[in-house]
Amino acid sequence: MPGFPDDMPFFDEPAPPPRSGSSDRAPSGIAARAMAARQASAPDYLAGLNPEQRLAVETTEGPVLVLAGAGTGKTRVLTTRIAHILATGRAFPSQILAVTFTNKAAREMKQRVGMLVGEAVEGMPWLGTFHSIGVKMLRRHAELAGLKSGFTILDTDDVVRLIKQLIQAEGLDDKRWPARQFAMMIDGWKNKGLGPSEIPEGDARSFANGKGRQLYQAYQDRLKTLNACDFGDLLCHPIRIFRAYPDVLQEYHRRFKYILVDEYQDTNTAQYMWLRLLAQRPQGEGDWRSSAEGRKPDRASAGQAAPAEGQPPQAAMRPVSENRVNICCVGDDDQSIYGWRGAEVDNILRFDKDFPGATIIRLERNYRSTAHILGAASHLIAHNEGRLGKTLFTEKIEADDAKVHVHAAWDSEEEARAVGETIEQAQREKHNLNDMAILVRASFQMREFEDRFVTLGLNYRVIGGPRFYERQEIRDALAYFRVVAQGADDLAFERIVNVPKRGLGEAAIRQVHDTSRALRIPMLEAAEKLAESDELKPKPRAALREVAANFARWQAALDHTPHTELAETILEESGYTDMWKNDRSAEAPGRLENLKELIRSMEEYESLRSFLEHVALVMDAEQQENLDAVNIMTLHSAKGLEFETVFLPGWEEGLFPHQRSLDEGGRSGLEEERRLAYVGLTRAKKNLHIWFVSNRRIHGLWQSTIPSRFLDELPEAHVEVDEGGSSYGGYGSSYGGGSFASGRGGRQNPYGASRFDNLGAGGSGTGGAGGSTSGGGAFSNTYATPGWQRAQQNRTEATDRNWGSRSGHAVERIGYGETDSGYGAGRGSVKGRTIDGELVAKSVSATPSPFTVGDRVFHQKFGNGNVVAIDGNKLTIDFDKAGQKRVLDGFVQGG
DNA sequence: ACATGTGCCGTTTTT
DNA sequence: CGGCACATGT
Repeated sequence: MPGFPDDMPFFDEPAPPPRSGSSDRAPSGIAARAMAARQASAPDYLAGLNPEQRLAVETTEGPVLVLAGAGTGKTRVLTTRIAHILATGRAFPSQILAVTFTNKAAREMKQRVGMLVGEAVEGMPWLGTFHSIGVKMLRRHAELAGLKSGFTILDTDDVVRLIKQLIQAEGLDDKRWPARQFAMMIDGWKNKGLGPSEIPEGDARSFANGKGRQLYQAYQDRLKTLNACDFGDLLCHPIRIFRAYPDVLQEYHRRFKYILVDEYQDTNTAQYMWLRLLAQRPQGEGDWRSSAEGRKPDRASAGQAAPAEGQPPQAAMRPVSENRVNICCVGDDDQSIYGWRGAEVDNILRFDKDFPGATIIRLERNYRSTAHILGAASHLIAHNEGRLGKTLFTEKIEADDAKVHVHAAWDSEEEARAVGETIEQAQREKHNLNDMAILVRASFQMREFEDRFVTLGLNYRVIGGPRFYERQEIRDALAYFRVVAQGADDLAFERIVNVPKRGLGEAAIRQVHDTSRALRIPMLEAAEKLAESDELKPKPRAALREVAANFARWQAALDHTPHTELAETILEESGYTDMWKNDRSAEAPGRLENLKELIRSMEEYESLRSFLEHVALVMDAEQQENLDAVNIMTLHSAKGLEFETVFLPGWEEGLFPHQRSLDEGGRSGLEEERRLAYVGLTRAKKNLHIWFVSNRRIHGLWQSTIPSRFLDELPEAHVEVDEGGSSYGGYGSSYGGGSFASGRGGRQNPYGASRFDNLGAGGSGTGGAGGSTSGGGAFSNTYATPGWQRAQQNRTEATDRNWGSRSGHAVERIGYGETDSGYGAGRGSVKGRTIDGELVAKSVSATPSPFTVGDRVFHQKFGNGNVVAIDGNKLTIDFDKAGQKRVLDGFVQGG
């Protein structure tokens, strides 16, 4: 391997020269000096760190796991640690490998290290995301993976289109075997680092009549001929190269003296393997792998919150031993929320086994939230098993800190209304909207808030919406650029060959395709050839000739034309901009604007190629921060953020925890949901408002819902249940008086105790509704009792029916088996219609609804009305006050 | 080529 | 129910 171009450090601190030759570590003299210096007078970057943080920064040698709870200064530790390594001359910037998951995190880290150390970080070439570092490596050794260095990185859309072609080429039915699904399977395999020959037989057989493996192989072959790779390959190729070419791996071993990993709990198996390979020291395996067992995290399986007992005084600096790997992973097992996309919490749970003798440091001192919020979060997360155990605490406890508020609302509309009011109230008290966030479980929940805020005229911003690069016009433009940069990029070529319309229909494109396959040349070349031959009709032939000529010209200009200029030329000459200029639709001007923005953003890059790389890897678009607006986002995208006031709506069984997580993930699925709840709670600095509603529209039908079990897992001492209800108008009051206070209409939780069961959902304000029996009075510790346990079990079953998974058939909600608690109070009780898969699907048509057209009925949400139509168990009812709605018969009672 | 029709699906998302 | 992807018809 040629030497690395950026090998020469350009770090001009008073650092010692690099250790010559073999040693990978700093001479112990430096460490000693650093220690001495620390005792005398610590460098100012260490000032202000608490003892645990400082330990995490100064334990530079050997494997270290920093368990950093939410808001405990994780990023600070990471950046200070880098600064410390640099400042004490342990390594040059180019000798530190620092990996993050997101570009945002990488950017922030770069910036903060820069602030600590000065400009010298410019020279940290190996600080970046797993993927960006992966590409960097792969570009260097592309030929070892059968690629050329200029390879294209395909995005998900390209991948799906490609797979679809392959499925069709196999003569398979692409409806029966959806490309998207296979793309997901491949992604899953790559997350585990599995190549076509390594996937489990079962997986291989389960797709495409047992052709899964073959298809996967065909896909990889196709990528190779396209000189392209997908995201998974950015790690899988390097892994394979490291294994097959030890000399290459060794280069990296020599290079990286320190490895740092952010958000370790989110690593997947491939990332883990990649790290392991880089962290392994072949000659020194013996030392760190078999050394006497280090301290083990004995507080694992903390069923009960572990008290914040003082940390065992860990040695500030371990003796430097020859072959220990200086890898430092930072993460929080309690915030692992990406299991569904391949993250293995187990990686972090196993750390001390993978790296025996690892130092484990817990950061539990929280600087973000009030004691009430932390108390609630800690208590909730303590319900998880299999955690390393960690309890956040804070030292600043104010007497007037607010407890965590739990509110009930009648339905999601009222929920949005009430949250809106709380926000407006806060705004009147001079709080910034920027400091408030609504964190939802699923994005469909956002709409209701948006609608409400639009009518209120309240500014809001949605974080994590559709992205810039995903827009049609951007992707089209990029496709042009890709073909220019890499003529073999057939996917890009196909995308734009007839955009704008050039009269190249299906037939013509097929022809190009076939030629390309037959001659084994890229489609662009095939097009060129076809344009010369007379196999095509004159019209498409001329069109192809022009396209080919255009690309030839642009490609020729690539090296001697400024890339922004070239980009503009391409879009002009291809007729792409004209296409939108002539478009009369409402979006057209915006699209043109986006294209301008695209060109503008290219200026920051050296070349078209480096720009394309950036686009492939970086998806975030800048948000306008200057506007004061309420933030709306999913819980997932809230990780890592903090807000003064946080609203957590939708805490209902089925939505949160999400039914699908429960169905597919079982116990671990539930635990991940709980961690998600924990993430949500710990985003709040001062005020936290949790909401649940009694009625939510699911797939177009109103369903009654049950408070989330997570509510019951909050500690009474830190929670205040809002009994006031909000001002809710509508029909609520008209019937609030009675019916369901006694548990009618499905409001009652038939399997027992939840202290929220009778909390007046919106109606409590009006006296009887929801039962003033309820609220605070019913607030008791129900968890941990046998009854509660039982309830949990029943609850799962019942909510299954509530949210019904599609595989089972229709969304159902027909009584609760034996425990029929008064749904069908009036006529035709639905009792006993215990449903079960197949049977119900039939029963929908076979079993007529207990109601008939014209019946007078009562519904919890809409009040009284007349049945006007019946479709199986779905009733269309003309309500007196609410108009016409469709509801399930289980929700109404005969009037 | 564009328009309307049909069927399916419905959590979370980065790179 | 509503949005999207695909399919068929003019």
